This record gives sequence, structure tokens and C-alpha cells, in this order.
Amino acid sequence: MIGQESVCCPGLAAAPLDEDHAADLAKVFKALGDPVRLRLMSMIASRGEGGEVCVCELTPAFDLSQPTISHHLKLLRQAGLIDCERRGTWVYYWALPDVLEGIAAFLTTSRTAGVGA
Amino acid sequence: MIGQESVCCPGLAAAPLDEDHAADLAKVFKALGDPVRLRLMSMIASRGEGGEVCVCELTPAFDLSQPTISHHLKLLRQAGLIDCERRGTWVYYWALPDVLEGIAAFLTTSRTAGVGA
DNA sequence: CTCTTGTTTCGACATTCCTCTATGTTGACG
DNA sequence: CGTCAACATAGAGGAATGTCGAAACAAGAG
Repeated sequence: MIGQESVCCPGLAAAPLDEDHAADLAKVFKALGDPVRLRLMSMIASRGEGGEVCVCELTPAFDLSQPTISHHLKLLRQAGLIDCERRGTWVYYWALPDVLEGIAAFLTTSRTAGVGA
Repeated sequence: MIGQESVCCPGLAAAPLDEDHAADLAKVFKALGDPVRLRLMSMIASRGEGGEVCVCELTPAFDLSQPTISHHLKLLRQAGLIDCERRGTWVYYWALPDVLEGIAAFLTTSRTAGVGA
């Protein structure tokens, strides 16, 4: 799992990243660095706050095998971007906005803080 | 190079990404999905608006060979995140904030637009 | 011109990643 | 209990990536 404080705190341009933070951040960016995972993330996040998506809705949207989609979902989950729950036969995924917001703050902080005036 | 309009427009959670946008965005995330490149990007962006960094300052910060650093800088440049200029013996790099800001907007738009509330 | 220094490019190799098929697990339904 | 459907895991093959040393290139000094 990805530590939350390491995602939100320093700011890209606030100061040079140390190796630990860089490695931590890179995992999230790497998780988003694949077109399939980006589309999966978008499809899940499009459901909004309490929204969920069934895997049976995600899989047919791609020209990929079901295990491949399952694999990408696992990587997104390991990055802390989504979570899932089994309900009966089906498994539902939803977005965890914290890490995503942390990344966005990390990027925007880069151009506003630290450098200042 | 990465098209600017495809980075800034849709919003991650505004609607499911189509393949073209996803492929375009994924290149940028992939460029940031390496600890070395993330640290390089941070070191360069830390210089602020008109700031520059010489390669000779970047290389000794890593336990990597100079060609490896040059390779990573090339990838960041191909992603549209930085640019460089040779001045005399040395080459100076600076950050191009547009793509970075576009990514940040793309991520934040995800949790504010479309969903409402 | 030659030598030295800084940087990029070129091949090569080890590792990681994406995808597949095959198999396992979980729960619903007779 | 047996079977079927949805999803996850395991293992393998091929492509992409990170790294290096060697070589090429650029620019200044002597």
C-alpha cells in the first residue's frame, strides 16, 4: 500500500524529492501509466462519490481477456486508487479519491509553494 | 510529443476516457512513473519559473551512469515535461509547466465536475 | 590541430511488464 | 452434493524498459 503522507506532503517543485518519496510516488504514477488502467480508473471514478462498478461491466469494454482486466484492477487496488467488495456472485469496485487528490495536490503545489516570490 | 488539448480537456471522472485520450495521458504518467525521472523532474522544477539546471548538477545526485541520466532526461523531454538548451560546454534543462498543470487539472476535474454535489 | 571535458547516441543484457491459457475459488441454484 | 457462472490466481511467452560500457559528438583550451 502507498503511504498517504508521502503522497500529499512535499510538492514536486517545493524541493527535490528524496528517494523514498520518489519511489512511493512513482508507484502511483506507474499504476496510471497504462492506457487500460487509465480507462478502468476513469470508468470507475465516473460513478462519483458512492458509485460502484461491477467487473462484469468493465471487462466487455476492452478487447482483452478477463484475467488481464482482473490483473490491472489488482494493480490499481495495490496502488490505493480503488477498492472492491464481493456481493453475491459479482464484485464491485469503487474509487478511493484520497491518493488521486494527493497526487493532484502534489503536482499543483509544485508551481505555487516553495518557489513563492 | 503530447497533444496539449488531450491532456487538459476531459477530466478523469467526468466521463470514461476513450482509447486515444487514455493512450496520450498514459505516456505522461508513464514518464513520471519512475523514481529517477520523478526526482529529476523535481530537481528541475524546483528551480521555479525561469530556472535552469545543468546536467552536471543532476548526474552526481544519483548512483547511475551519466548515459542513464541522459536517457531519462530524454524521456522527460519527449513527454513534453522539460526542454533543454546547450550553452557552451554545458546543457541546461528547465521545466515546461503546461503538461504538468494539465495533468493536475485532469485529476482534480475528476472529483468536481460531472458529479456535481 | 590536438587534447580534455561534458553530453548524447549506440548496442547489449537483465529485469520488468503486458498478455495469454489453464486452473482455482467463491457463491448461487437445483 | 453437483453444476454453473463470475472472478481471481498461477505460470509462461514476448515486448518494453532500465542500466551499463564503448563510442561519437560538441565546444573550449593550449
